[in-house]
Amino acid sequence: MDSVFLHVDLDAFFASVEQLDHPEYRGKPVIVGGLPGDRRAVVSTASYEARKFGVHSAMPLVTAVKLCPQAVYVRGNYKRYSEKSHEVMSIFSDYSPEVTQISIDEAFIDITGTERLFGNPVDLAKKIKARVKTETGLSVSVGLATTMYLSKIASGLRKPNGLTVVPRGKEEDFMLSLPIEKVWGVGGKTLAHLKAAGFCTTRDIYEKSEALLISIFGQSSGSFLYNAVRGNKGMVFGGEAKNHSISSETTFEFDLTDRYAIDTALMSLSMDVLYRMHRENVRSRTVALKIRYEDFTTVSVQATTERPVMNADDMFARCQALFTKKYQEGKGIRLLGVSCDNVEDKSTPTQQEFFDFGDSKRAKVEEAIYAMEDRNPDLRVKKARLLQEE
DNA sequence: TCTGGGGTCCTAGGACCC
DNA sequence: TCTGGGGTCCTAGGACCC
Repeated sequence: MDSVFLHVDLDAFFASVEQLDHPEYRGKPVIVGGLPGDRRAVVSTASYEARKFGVHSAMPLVTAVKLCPQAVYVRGNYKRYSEKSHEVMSIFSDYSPEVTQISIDEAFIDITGTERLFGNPVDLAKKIKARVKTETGLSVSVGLATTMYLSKIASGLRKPNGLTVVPRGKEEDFMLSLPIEKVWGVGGKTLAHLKAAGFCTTRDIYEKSEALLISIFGQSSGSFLYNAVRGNKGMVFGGEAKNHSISSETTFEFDLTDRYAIDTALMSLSMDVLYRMHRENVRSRTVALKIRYEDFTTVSVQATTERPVMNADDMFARCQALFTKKYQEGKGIRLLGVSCDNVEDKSTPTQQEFFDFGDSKRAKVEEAIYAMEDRNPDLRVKKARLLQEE
């Protein structure tokens, strides 16, 4: 069966939602990510009005304020964004059972073999764009191609509100006409590496053997590049759900050196991760800690134990131990992060003897607290330690 | 212009077992 | 006495994505 995929990308998603919810923002530059004065914030999304001033995602907010002081600045309302995301995604599922969401604002729709039902793919793409607009008020850019990988690249070429088609049989031509920095999976480092090795176009890559590319870029990147410029992507997204990770990190407004403040942050991060693990009904045996120092050097430590993390105290204790092991005394800390890796479903069997009596009792108390918080989101049951910080 | 927060995947080396 | 590989699990760091 000849496959057909759409990749749908919401345009300037967070900023567009703000403009939708606040009519007075429409037509104005809107910047989501922080308020002027937030020292270490970065731009999460800039509306197209703001992009005209050179503002873009990942830019330090301080820079954005200089380029576009008159913009509307908001920190962002992520709950609201995921609501709107759901609205959009549910429209997609009317056209295919095979919808693969890859982030809050984009998804692949496998429309292979739907022609009889919904008309030809281009018409279907237009129909979906129109429905999203009328039903949610948001605009999207769409790529249409024979593979997920190509549809993803295509959707990025005409924005906002675009539709880009890669005709069947033209996959290779499409890739060979593409500037190298548009190749999805090639980032800043690889781009520099490519340039340094004399590769300036996708054709430069195309003309080399896979063996040569592997010798320069390594097994995985070399063979990725070889296949990518041929439009060969057997690249599959959203395969089997594997054991993932849950993490939480914060960059501090000012660097930390005080151990009490550090512990407070570690406890808060621990509780956040544990709460989310509880909500996902998963457990983990691996706890990792990340430290970013004032000079931006970043280090990490992790430890895996036989027994899964039991409760917030356990998690906190593990984080403290990792911190003590890794911390270079005296250095200022700009970021702390905590994560549980390789989380697995709580329903997968485990040796019950791992749960000693005291631990399982404490875990049950925490479950009860979480349940309370779920019923009443405003109720924050926190450790006294954290309350002192308010 | 000093660089967020949430993730995924890859690499290379070491320990350990057969 | 010196010398094998393969497999699995773990760790630290890095690249990339939105």
